[in-house]
Amino acid sequence: MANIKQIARQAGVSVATVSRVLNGHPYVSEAKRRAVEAAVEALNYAPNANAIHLIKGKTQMIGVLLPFVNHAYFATLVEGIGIGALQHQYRLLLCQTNYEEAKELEVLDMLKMKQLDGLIVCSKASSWDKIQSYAAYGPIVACDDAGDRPISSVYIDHYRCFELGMRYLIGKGHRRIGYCQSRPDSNSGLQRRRAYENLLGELGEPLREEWMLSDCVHMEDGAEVIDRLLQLRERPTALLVSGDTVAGGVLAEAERRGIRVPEELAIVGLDNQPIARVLGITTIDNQVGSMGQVAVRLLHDRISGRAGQFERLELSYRLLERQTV
Amino acid sequence: MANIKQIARQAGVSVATVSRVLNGHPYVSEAKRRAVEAAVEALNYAPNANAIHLIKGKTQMIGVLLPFVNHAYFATLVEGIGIGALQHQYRLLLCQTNYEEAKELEVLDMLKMKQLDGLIVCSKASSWDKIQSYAAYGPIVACDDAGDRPISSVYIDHYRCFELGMRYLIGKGHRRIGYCQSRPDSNSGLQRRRAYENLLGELGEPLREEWMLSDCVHMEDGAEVIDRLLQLRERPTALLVSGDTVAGGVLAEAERRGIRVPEELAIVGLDNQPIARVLGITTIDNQVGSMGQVAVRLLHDRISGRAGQFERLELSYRLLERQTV
DNA sequence: TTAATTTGTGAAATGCATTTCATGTCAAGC
DNA sequence: GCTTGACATGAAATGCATTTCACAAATTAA
Repeated sequence: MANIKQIARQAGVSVATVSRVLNGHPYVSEAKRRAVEAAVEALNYAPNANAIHLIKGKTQMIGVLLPFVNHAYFATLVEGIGIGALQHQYRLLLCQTNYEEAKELEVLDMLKMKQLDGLIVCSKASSWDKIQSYAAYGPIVACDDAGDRPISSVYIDHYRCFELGMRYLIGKGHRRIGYCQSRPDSNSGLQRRRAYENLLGELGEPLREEWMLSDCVHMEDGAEVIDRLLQLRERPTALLVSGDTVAGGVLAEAERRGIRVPEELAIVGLDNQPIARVLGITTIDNQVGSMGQVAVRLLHDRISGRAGQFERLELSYRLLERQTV
Repeated sequence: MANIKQIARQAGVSVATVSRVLNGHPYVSEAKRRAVEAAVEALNYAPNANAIHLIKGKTQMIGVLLPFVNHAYFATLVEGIGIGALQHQYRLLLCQTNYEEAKELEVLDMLKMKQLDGLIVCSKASSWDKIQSYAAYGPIVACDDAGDRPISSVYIDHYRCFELGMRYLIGKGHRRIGYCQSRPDSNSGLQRRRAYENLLGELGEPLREEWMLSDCVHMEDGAEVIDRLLQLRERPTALLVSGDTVAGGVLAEAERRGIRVPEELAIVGLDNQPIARVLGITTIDNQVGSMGQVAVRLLHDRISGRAGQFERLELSYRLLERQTV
């Protein structure tokens, strides 16, 4: 409730001296320092964060733009961002957009309004051009390849990840392969489709739209995948599933319906989530957690003006053989 | 980059008039309104959020204090809080404390420093007394029974939830029952233990410390539970597992080890998470999501001064019979 | 037509801490 | 003894938008 002026009066010094004591600046006599500390104690003073933010032009807050947090991939990403934020002394403003552009815009505006020192875009619906136009107001880092833009990015090569999974399945003798993922029109969705198409082309297998499943986000969606497959005349012998949670749903439902895994249906998951380990799902580890941590580092480099070029960091990945192939 | 003063000059009006236009106040002539709008457009103006926060003494931000977000229970809670925040126009500042008191304190200090309009405590390590001492600086709502304190709360009666699960198992003929949960010394942990002890007392069964498992947080911990049980001479025939994710780990590992569920080991989970539906785990639904939403409502009531007494809302719960008992 | 409102506008105060600038003291260096 | 630099301290400017207050002009009511 008290402000710095009252502390100054109580301690018998100027506000400048109080500020010096508060911020540990040199050139304050021991006597005055103690007087200020006593006044702070006596009046139960705490500085007003908003005043500090205003004058400093910094808030030590970074925005985290993502569709939802109740999802293994994003929760892991946020965990990583949290670790990075801790290291670099930032607070996280969580913005769940549900892929609505209007909400994404609101967050971008917070950057313009100087409420955020920077922004991490985990996944988005808006166009890159739109987002890029806000890069002038503050640094933006994307957890996805932002290409040749004034935006740093840490990302996973979705094409190669999918390629790796496909080649592994092909190596195991599969030719009738399907896949499922969340949004077919996202950057990752398009890349995966491209990888899928190219690999099938190599195999000389036809492209079957009905084996390319979309909107698989949660575990239940994985269960539904089995439903969908069971309605087909021809079924794939293997499935590449983006997200181990979904893969877990596929696996559980397959077993419930008496489809043996991997004999009748092989499954390769993605993201190496805990559920994959427990259920023995073969998956591709792509370091989602450290992606978040790195994102904060890149952002911090820009915020503190220490960065030169916009960086583009690609993360490595590897396939973990388990029991579903 | 521009500020309100420059807009005023450009539009040929006073800053007061600019402010009126910006905030949609009445009593501004159409001509000046248009002039201001044109200037805003021309200079690409956006108000400085920090200046607004300073003068208004409000930030439209609420803190969410929780140990980690990469966890089904908390992620669901945050989802609910997100919905509530949207309804009442708040932003969420996410504070992952990992149950470290120092970090919890930092968040509480943000309330004192007026960076937050209010705080939702999802789960904590600090004492209620400590937290309560910050209630003077801004409203606090707990997602746990805060008892007779100046803190509103929405909570689940952990005692009765556990009692319900136990009675269900007992009704199915089980007498040798164990349980697992995360933190034994938390409020929920103590209540559960009390319920467990009382019910065993009713049954006339001895209390076996080795059947009361702690630190079960993630899916892998559930798998480890089976390990731990297999090392015992005497094993329970049923397990009450706090958190369906953990229950899923228990179930998966049990099946992997050839322990038939429910014949050899019955499982009742908690929280009704998606995994419970997919894996057919009998569980107790306790509306975690709406708890978050309600928490924001209670907080908003206090922030806007519309609240009288501190509320204590208890949520209902119900057992969902599935295939693990 | 006069009194009472309603409408329109700007100057100035306000919220609060940081930082620059100016000034002053004291001791070390030449 | 005088110049320098280190140490100490406060007044005032700064960052930016909101809101109150005072006043003028235009209506409406009486």
